[in-house]
Amino acid sequence: MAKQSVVKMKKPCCDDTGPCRLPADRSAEQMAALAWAIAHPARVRIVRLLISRNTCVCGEIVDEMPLAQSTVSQHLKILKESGLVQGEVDGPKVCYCINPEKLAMLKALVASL
Amino acid sequence: MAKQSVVKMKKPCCDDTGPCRLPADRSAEQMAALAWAIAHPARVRIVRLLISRNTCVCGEIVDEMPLAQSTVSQHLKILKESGLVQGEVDGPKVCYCINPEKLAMLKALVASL
DNA sequence: ATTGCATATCGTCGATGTACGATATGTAAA
DNA sequence: TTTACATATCGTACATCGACGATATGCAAT
Repeated sequence: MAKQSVVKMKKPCCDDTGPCRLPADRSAEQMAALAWAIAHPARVRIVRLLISRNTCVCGEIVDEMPLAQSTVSQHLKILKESGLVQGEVDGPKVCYCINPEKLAMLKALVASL
Repeated sequence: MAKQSVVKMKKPCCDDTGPCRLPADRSAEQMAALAWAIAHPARVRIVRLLISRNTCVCGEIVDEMPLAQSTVSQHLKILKESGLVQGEVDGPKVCYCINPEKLAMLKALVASL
């Protein structure tokens, strides 16, 4: 997905001809953004890993993944940007953990489909 | 997401050194593929539209979206490839509807996180 | 057969994703 | 301060997305 794709609006969202569709669109964007975070097998595995070990891990993730360290770091960045994952420096290492609120939000949004 | 990205496996999945991680990976790919289907606001809106009108719609989708007909068709193609949406020709028109099984699978996979 | 409408596909463009190696940054220990 | 390690960022390359207009396809009515 284009994270900040500029969607050209041929129809205004809030006009005189119909009901305001903005809330639905915001929800759709929110949902799409969270879905996008787990729209890659590597990121699904990372999320599962972080959930299974409530003890936040860091470079162990790299060891679990068949990807280069830099690539894993990129995926972690995407997960952080989505809010699903939080990182906190702990000495020379960085501990990652799940953001339970965002995870709950993702679950709720999908469940409400 | 790269739909058919070839992930170079630096570690074999099923070897003598550890437990087979294939099922988890298949599940991760399945989940990522379904998440990818709704990882765009336009596709979220289409899915919601199809759910709200159990009566399968077709070109009405285009009227509801601020996108060109060809673009909507592309999104529908992606949704069809994911299995979340099914299309069936009805005369000159095409009726789309949700695949309840796939939707349930998506919900279950996300809920099982 | 031809016309007309609905939908899909094609071709193109710019933007982004995903992967890697190489390098920079930052922290703790020596 | 220097060294060593962990992580992030950079630069690059290739593939794909997402958007559009234009065109092709398919079906039904004339």
